[in-house]
Amino acid sequence: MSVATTISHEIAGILRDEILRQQYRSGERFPSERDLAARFDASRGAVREALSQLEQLGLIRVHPGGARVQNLDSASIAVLGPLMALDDAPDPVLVDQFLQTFGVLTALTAKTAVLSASKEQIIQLKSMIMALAELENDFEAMQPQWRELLVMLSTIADNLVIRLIGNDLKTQFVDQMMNSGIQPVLKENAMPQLFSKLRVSLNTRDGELAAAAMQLHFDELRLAVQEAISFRDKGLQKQAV
Amino acid sequence: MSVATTISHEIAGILRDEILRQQYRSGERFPSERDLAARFDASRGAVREALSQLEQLGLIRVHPGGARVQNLDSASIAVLGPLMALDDAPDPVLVDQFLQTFGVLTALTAKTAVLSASKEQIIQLKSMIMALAELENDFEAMQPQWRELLVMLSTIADNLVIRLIGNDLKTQFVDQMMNSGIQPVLKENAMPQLFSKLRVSLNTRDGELAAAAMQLHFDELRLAVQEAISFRDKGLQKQAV
DNA sequence: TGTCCAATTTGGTCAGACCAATTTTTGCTG
DNA sequence: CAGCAAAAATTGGTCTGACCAAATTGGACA
Repeated sequence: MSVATTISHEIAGILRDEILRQQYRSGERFPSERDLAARFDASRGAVREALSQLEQLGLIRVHPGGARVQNLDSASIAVLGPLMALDDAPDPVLVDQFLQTFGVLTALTAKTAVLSASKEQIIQLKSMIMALAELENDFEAMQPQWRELLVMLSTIADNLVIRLIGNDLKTQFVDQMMNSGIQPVLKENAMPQLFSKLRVSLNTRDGELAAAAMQLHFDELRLAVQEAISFRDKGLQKQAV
Repeated sequence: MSVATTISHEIAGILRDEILRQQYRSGERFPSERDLAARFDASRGAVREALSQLEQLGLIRVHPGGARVQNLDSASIAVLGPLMALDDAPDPVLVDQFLQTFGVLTALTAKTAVLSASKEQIIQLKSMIMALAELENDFEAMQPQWRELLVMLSTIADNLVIRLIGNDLKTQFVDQMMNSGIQPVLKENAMPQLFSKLRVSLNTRDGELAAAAMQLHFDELRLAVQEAISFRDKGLQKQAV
């Protein structure tokens, strides 16, 4: 799955997936470094570097005497991507949870941004929204500028915590979604309504309105994505038959 | 700062803090493994393991030819803790951003939990809230049960994404706060009101109400914490004089 | 001055070794 | 046979020194 360039990354990827597939019980002893080195026909150094990565992911805990597998939900966010990528079809539940989470964080970002933007930034945001609105309903075409808008909001909101979370979630998730070929279809007037509300919120400095609009948008996106996934799954079933 | 047990962790901690203190410019070449080995009087293997950790944190990017320092806000959440711990007094802005973020995530958790809890779980939640309410305003005493309630909500909501984020944030942050001796003082009727609203939301299965109540609570907590921090800082200034 | 090639540097990996801490086995004793 | 203490084996942590391939650097040449 992972296009690791180095042996240690490759080993880490394999072991990581094995753990995520629950092939080891939580608390169970993990194979020794020497055993792993033999198994992968690699040096112990390479294995150690791999284990170091797994430890950072919170998947194992390594200490003198042996390493032990940790419970999945005490792991780091960074496992989300690999977790999604385990099967070729992303888990709809996980996708939904992601969008929900990303939604509230983006809503908060929008709120903060609207409340703290400078006059120049307000103007800039407005023009970005205007440009987006002109693209009408060409969902594909507006993606780059849409992202740009989100980045701009994030920059203005200047919330490091959310930004760091966003990094992990995005790198772990968005690319995954893009590659899975899922194409959600939003309601026709969804984007225009969002833009309209955002514009109003900018004019009136209404953070709550911005947050609510963004929240609503993500909720609609969630529905659309779920629909797209089930649609895709049906297609796959047909192919299988 | 970090009580690392192994040399590689120690090295990683030192280098991590140096990077977080902006002692290297973003994009700048990082010292070579051999140089670092010489500097820390350690083997290259130990240094490599340390660099592997820094790479996982998203602080550096290492590839044949040399490692380079990355921009801070393309790092992983896992740097938040170390970032907070750089100075003895936690950065108020960061604390506030954390609470804000944690607030919306907790609100979402509460909402989801209220909507998806089984009848038995509803009863259980109610009794937990009841027990909490009986503690009146003894903020200290209710901490353990309060956490328990949050865990319960998280369990019911069963959102892996939020749970993983929560792990990182909590381990990175909460302990930090606890150790810093900051004691926020909430408004007298804050907790009772929260409990009351939560109870109503459970009775009526009103997810939005639960979310709003939780949100409000965290907003009040934010204010209280900021006040506590500025109060503490004044105290420190006095001590300095 | 600009470009291309060689020397150097750097990361990636390996092998073998030693230590200290932990775990497991062994064997003794009550 | 159960309990326990000592011995043996295992395991992680670290070091040294070496080789390769890729990237960087510096200098020679046009």
